[in-house]
Amino acid sequence: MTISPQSYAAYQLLHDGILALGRAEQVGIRVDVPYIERTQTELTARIASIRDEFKDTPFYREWQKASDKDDVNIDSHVQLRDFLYDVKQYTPTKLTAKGSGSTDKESLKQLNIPELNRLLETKKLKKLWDVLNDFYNEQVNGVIHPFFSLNNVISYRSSSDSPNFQNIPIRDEESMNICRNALYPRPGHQLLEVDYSGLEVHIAACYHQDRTMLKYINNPESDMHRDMAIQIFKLDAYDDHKHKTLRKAAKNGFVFPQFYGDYYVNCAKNLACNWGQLPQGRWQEGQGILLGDIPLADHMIAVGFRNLKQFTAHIERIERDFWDNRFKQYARWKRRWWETYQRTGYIDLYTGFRCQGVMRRNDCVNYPVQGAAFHCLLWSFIQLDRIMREEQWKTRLIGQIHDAIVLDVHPDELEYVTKVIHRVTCDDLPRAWDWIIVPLEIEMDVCPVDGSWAQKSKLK
DNA sequence: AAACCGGGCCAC
DNA sequence: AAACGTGGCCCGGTTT
Repeated sequence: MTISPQSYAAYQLLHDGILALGRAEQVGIRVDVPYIERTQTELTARIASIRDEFKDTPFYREWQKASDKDDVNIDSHVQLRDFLYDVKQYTPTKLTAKGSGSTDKESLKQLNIPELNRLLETKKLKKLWDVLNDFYNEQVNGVIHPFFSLNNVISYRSSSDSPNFQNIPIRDEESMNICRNALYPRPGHQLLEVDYSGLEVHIAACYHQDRTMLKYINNPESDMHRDMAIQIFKLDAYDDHKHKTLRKAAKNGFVFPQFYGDYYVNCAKNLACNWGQLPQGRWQEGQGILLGDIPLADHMIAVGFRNLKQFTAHIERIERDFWDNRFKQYARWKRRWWETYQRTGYIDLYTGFRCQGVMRRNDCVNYPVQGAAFHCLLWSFIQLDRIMREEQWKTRLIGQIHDAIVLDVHPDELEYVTKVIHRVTCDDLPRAWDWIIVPLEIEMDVCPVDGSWAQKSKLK
């Protein structure tokens, strides 16, 4: 690890941080062991039943026949890849990093083979079984103690393991419920989750100070994801109810990938496959997500994009506009920091840490943002840990997920604790670090007393 | 038998 | 020119 010469503060942050995180590790999170055992049994049965059906299909029999093994292993993506792309001669829609045909979820879906969709169901359920199994293996007297490290990540973020507290399913509703229903506060308490809203975007803005981005951040009426949705999908007027999914598509399929350094060819493909319905390079009429009552594919054809090629050209123009016009200073900052790295061999974070060694262009702008954003969270975590002990709260900090803090709160303290959290995260932090030139905001979710983590809902 | 690697998938 | 950033964990399959 390297720390820039001027920064004793950086050194101190990690030392204070690891102690505060260590105290959270000691507290841990309660797990419902009987629930885990029960649910694993159910999952095992569901997986077995789908597998039995799968083994009774012509697809499986053909796969077995073509194999030189006594029994094909359904879990072997190597065997599946050989069968699909060598024996059956399907054309892979995607290649792996090493250049072989991919058998990931997206690739298998594109093949549109019903048997493979069944297989995908078992893979999802197996993943959930694994998550629960990790909880089970790691629990001691019904409590897990996820570890948090500050020495593993190249960008100076944290990592978590045994079990990993930072990748518990949440986006898929069923997966979220199955996994998070296993996690509980101490008896009589309730879980509270505090998230910084758009933390990395805000911290990036502190570095590049792009005029347009600062306007987006400072004007609550404005919304860059909405604006990009309008541009990408050629909407006349934006209707939040009707176009919510398109806003999400613009955010996760264009804006964030662009910020991380992706480019238009990937963006176009992902947008088309995930939200439209474009298996063979052509929008499939009457399919895809709905805009009110019109399928997205029909809308895209109506506004002049009949196939992936035309849509890609459209996204290419939008990408150019995005960096040349909309976020011009952001783009210039990216170029400047890449030049600085090439000249000096390192990049310094605003929090005093230094990144050096072999770095790619994208690394030079991603590391300082990712690291400093996490350090905001860590600073807040340290302050809360100190106040909690000084004031002898019954409430405890129990974990952290990059831009979020999780607490186990005594109900009597909820109101006071949330007030302190708000002050520390949104007022004290920007006062302590003068390079933070944008307002910081948080959202809080709370669970019922004695309720599981799956039961969280927005506070206030 | 252990170590390693590729590929997949969950999170931010 | 280049072409999505950071992790942990699981599994199959190969090398040591």
